[in-house]
Amino acid sequence: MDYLKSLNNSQNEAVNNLEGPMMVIAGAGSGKTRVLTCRIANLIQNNVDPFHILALTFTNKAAKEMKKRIGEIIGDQEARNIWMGTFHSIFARILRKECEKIGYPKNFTIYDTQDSKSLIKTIVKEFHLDDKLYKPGIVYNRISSAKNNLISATAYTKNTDIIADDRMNNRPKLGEIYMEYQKRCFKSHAMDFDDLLFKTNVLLKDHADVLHRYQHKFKYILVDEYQDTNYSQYLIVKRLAALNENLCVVGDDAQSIYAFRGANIQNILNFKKDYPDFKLFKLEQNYRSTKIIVDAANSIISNNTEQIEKKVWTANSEGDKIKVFKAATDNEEGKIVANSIFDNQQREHAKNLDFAILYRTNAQSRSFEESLRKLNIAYKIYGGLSFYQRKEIKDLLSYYRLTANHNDEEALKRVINYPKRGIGKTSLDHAMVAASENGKSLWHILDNPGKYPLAINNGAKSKIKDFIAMIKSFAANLEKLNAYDIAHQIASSCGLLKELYNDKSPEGLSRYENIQELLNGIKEFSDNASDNEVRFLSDFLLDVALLTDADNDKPEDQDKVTLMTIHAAKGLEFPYVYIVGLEENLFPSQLSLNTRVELEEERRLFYVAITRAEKKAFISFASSRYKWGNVIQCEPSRFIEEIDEKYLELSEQKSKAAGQDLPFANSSRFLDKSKKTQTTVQKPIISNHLKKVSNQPGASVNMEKIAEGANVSHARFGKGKVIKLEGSPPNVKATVFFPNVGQKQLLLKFAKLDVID
DNA sequence: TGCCCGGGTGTTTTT
DNA sequence: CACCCGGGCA
Repeated sequence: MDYLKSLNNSQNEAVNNLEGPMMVIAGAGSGKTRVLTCRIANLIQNNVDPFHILALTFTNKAAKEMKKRIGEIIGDQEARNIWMGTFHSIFARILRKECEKIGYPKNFTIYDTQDSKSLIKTIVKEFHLDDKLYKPGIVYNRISSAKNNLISATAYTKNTDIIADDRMNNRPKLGEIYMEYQKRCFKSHAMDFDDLLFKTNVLLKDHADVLHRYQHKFKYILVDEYQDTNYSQYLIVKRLAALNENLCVVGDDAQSIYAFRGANIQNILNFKKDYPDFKLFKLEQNYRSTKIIVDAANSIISNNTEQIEKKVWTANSEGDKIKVFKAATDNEEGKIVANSIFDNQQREHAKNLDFAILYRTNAQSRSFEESLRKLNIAYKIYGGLSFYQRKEIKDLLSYYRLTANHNDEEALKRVINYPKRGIGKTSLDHAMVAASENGKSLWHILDNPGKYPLAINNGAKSKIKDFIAMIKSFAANLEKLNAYDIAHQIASSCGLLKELYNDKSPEGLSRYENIQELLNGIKEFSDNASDNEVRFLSDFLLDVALLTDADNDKPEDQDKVTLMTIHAAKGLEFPYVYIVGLEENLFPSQLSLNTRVELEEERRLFYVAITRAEKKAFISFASSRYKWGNVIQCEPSRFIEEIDEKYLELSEQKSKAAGQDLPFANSSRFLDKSKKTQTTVQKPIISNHLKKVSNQPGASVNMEKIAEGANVSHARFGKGKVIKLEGSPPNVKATVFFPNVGQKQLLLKFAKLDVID
């Protein structure tokens, strides 16, 4: 078998170990994916039916990629039958089949984070709790981590440790919110991301017959990125593998970067407790990067205390030193990086796609976008607001969701009055109250006006009736038409398409195009059905809830510089990698500085970043950057100092604006370490304070000068003329005519009006 | 009921 | 700076 010949010894051993529990510790760039794909191919060559293989990956993209590669070895037909995907997508599929056993209807909806947070917000409001204390994000994370540790709402409210913890944080009602949240999700026939795993656990725990079925089905289980699995995922795998114990987990403890969302590095460290006779394989030869990059990465990670012993090495050439750029400002950082990319393209005939700019937070992308655009270098940003989170897309998807599952409350609330059909907040509030009083879903209340009379006017009543009838008429076709046909029908008859079509602004146009793109996607989904299979809308909804932007690569995006967070870059590689924003409080993040454990995760993140590079790695930081409209001073990240100096090339970019800066070596390296913990937020606080003062109501000198007939200017409306003044100070209201925007009424104490002579 | 203004608030990372 | 939310007004 040819594909086995290209493997090195340790890879070969792992690939040929077909049975029993095994763990592969795979250093960065050591050919992990290759081992996984070859091992699966090898299983199939050894007469294992692809139907009996379950391969769990971290992203959909990884699954797709791996399937493709396996297909190249053993043929697409065989590869197609492997159960391969993310934990979420695989178990959503299984739940779709089996969920009636745990009381859920088959058409359940998957709530994304937005839906969940919106529901939490309503609950907090209904409970009359302080929404500053119970912010949706905080509550969501708390519930999420409970679920990832398989703590149910009931268990949560009974757990004395948790109760004490929540009390201490002044949030004693979290348990009640969690209870209500679960109740509401269930009433809406919805599961959130964490439920998909939680409920799978429930299913496998309480239904021995189901467990046995899947234990027999999945005779061979592989888990990629095992270091990033959480307890809930760990237990699913353990349960499924219990019968045959043909379990292969692959991971790298040095690349564990998702502890913040419940990933448990102990899963790797504890593997030998569950499977004492497991076989351990270590892949330590790096094929990806130059010696310098590998050695520099090793010197970084050696600062961590908790790690599995391994020596990553490479036979590749030495390569260039890692260039470190210092920039005066974040904008200058953008310019330096873009120039350097341009430079390397010229010098080494590299393409756009050979380059990646990696940052800690999505917000950092802007300066790089601007600079790349100025140099005419094509780029693509991953992350940020994903396609599926755009308002217009969520709106249309909500129509689909509501059609498939009438009880989906978040979807219902989103679209019942969009486009406008005269069903306002008041009517909906009445219905919501009735829903919670009667323990019914919102839809049920609206659908049975006879049973649950609402104190709303007749106009609204008949509008609601029309809306209900419309959704029902859509639903009648759910299993008659394929996904595309019904999707198209709904899009045109719900009024959304028309609404967007009539909006001729540039944003409106792009929204319309996005809808078209979504429909194209559904068309493709429908057309991809195999022979004698029809793909319905509900099938699409299952898929779409778990898709992310990275799964959406378009051909025209092929030759572009990649901009993404380091998290998103996990598993990818590029010839040239720029790691930017290496500053204290940014990377490592300010929020990670409290504990060693969190700081070590940041360090692993840096390790992941640098090991993405094949040929050259670059590091940059700025001495000052904008944060919330204020300039703050920054210090170079401690991570730069942790790299052995012999791997670095310090490069100071001359810039007219930054002439007076201290010599680089003095300002960043050999810094007095005691100073490092100081934060430098003095300036922004002062400037913020000053800004506030100058905006004090009534403090404006201009106020006295403003008289009827005066020419004034406004930041947004431009120049205008005061037509009328009324009221007495400080509540003087001015009617101003702006030639550009028309007549406006402004309260002088708020509006920033300047008198122009 | 809906729009518009201005104030308040916030940035980790994501399936 | 940029978004979201609430209040006030049409």
